Amino acid sequence: MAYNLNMFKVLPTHKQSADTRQRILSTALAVFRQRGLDAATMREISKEAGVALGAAYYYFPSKEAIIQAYYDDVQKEHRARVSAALANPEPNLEARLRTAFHFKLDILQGDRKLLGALFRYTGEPDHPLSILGEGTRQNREQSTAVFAMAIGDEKLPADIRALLPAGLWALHMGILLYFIYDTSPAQGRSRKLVDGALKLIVQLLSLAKVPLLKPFRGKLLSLLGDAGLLPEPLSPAPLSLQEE
Amino acid sequence: MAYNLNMFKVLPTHKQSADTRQRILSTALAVFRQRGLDAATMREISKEAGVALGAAYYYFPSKEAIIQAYYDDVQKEHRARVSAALANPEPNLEARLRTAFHFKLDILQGDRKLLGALFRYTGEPDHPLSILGEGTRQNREQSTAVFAMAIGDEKLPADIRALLPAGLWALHMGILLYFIYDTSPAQGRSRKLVDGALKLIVQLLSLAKVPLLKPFRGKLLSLLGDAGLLPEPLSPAPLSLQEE
DNA sequence: GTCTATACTGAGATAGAC
DNA sequence: GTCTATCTCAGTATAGAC
Repeated sequence: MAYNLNMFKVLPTHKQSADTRQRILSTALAVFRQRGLDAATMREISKEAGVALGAAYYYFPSKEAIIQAYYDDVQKEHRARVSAALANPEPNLEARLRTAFHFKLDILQGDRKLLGALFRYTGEPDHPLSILGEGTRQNREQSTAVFAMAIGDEKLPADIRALLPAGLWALHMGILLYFIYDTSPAQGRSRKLVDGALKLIVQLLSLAKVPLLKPFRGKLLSLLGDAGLLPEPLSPAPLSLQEE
Repeated sequence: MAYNLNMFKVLPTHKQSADTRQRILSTALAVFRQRGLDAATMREISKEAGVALGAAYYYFPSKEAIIQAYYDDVQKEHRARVSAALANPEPNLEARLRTAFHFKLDILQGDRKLLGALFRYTGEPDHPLSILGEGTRQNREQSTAVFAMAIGDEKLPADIRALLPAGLWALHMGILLYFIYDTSPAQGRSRKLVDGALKLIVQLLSLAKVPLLKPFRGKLLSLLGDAGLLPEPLSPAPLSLQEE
C-alpha cells in the first residue's frame, strides 16, 4: 500500500537534465548486465555514473523503476522496427506477425535476466509496476498496438479482429516467459515456439468459418467478455476487474 | 545466484521443534493477514511468536519461505478435500473439475494477498521459489496430480489424456492470477470464469473427433511437445528447458 | 528545477556464542 | 535449537549549492 505514485515521473525538461538521466540509465544497465540485478546497488550505479546517490533516486525512485524505463525503451525500439519493416508491404499475415515477434526477441536477446524483473509484481495488483495493473496499462496498450499494426487491414471477422491484438499480446507475454527460461543455444527453442504458435494461429483463423466451431467461438468470446478480459468495445473494464 | 539450497528443509524430528515451527508459521500468517505482507517484519513475527529473530530464520530462511510453507499446506488441504469429494462417485467430468477448481478458491478466498507472493519469482528461473522453476517442481506435480485425480478414468483420447492434467494446472494458475486481481464481491467473477472455462473445455473435448480438427490437434501437441511443455511420456524435459 | 553530500532508519539476513 | 549482536543495503531525510 501507499506506493510512490510518481513512479514514471521526471521526463526532464532541460537538456542537461535529460543527459544526466540518460547517463544514469545506461550506466545502470551496464552494471546490471555485469553484476546481475540483485548484486547491483544504487550506490554503485550512482558512483559509476558519477552522480550522487540522491541524483539517482531523483530520477528513478527504485531499482525496478530503472528496469521499467529500460523496458519503455525496448517498447519504443520494437514499435520503430516493426513500423519500419511494414513499410515494405508484406501481404502474408503470418510473416508480418513473425516479424513482430522475432524483433521483440532480437531486442531482448542479451537481457533475459533484466526481463525477469518485469514479472516481479505480477501478483500484486496495486503495485505500480505490476505487469497487469493500472500502472502499466499504457505499456500494455502500446505493445498491443504494435501487434494490431502488424495485423493491419487483414480481412477478419469482427469478433476476431477485436480479440486478436490482445490475444497476441498475451501470447507474446507467455513467449517472453518461455524465453527467460529457455537455456537452449541462442534461445532457439523460443524462436521455434514462436514460429509454430503463429503458424497454428493463422491456420485457426482460416478455420473461423467452420460451422461447427461458430457457436464455440461465440461462447469463448462472451466468456472472455464477461470476465473483462476483452478490450473496450466489447466490455467496460479491460484488465482491471473492478465492478462498474 | 547462489541461493540458499535448503529452502524447504527442516521437517523437524523432535516434537518440541515441530511445535516451534508451527507456532512461527501460524503467527506469521496472522501477522501477514493483519498488516499485509510487506508491512510485516520478521522481527514482529518472531516477537509475536515469542522467539528470537534467529529462531524464525532457523526454520524459515526467508519471508517468502513462510509463504511457500503456507502454500504447501494449501496444497495438502486441496488434495484432501478433492479426494474426499471424489469418494462419492460423480459421473460428470465437468462437475468433478468444477469441484476441484472451486475448492482451491475456497481455501484461498481469504488470502489473496499472500497468494500474490507466489508469483514474485516467476521471472527468475534459478530462484528456488520460482513458480516455474526446478525448486517447485514437486509442488507443480502434486497440484497437477489433484487434477488428474479429478479426471479419473474418464474415457479420453490418449493424447488429450496426456495433455489435460498439465493443461488444467496451467488454467488453474491463470485463474489464480485472475482471482488475485478480482475485486468483485466475494470474487464472484472468478467463480463464473471457472465455470465458463470448464464448460467450454468439456465441450471442446467432445469435439475431439471432428475430422477437421484432428490435424490441428496433432500439430498443437507436437508444438508443445517440441517446446518441452508436455509431461514426461511425450517429451524429455517438462518445464525446465535444458537441452538434453 | 537539478543536484551534492552526508547521515539516518528500518529490515532482511547471518555469525557465532550458549 | 535458540539467542544476541552485527552486517548490509535499499531507501529516506535534510540541508544546502546553483
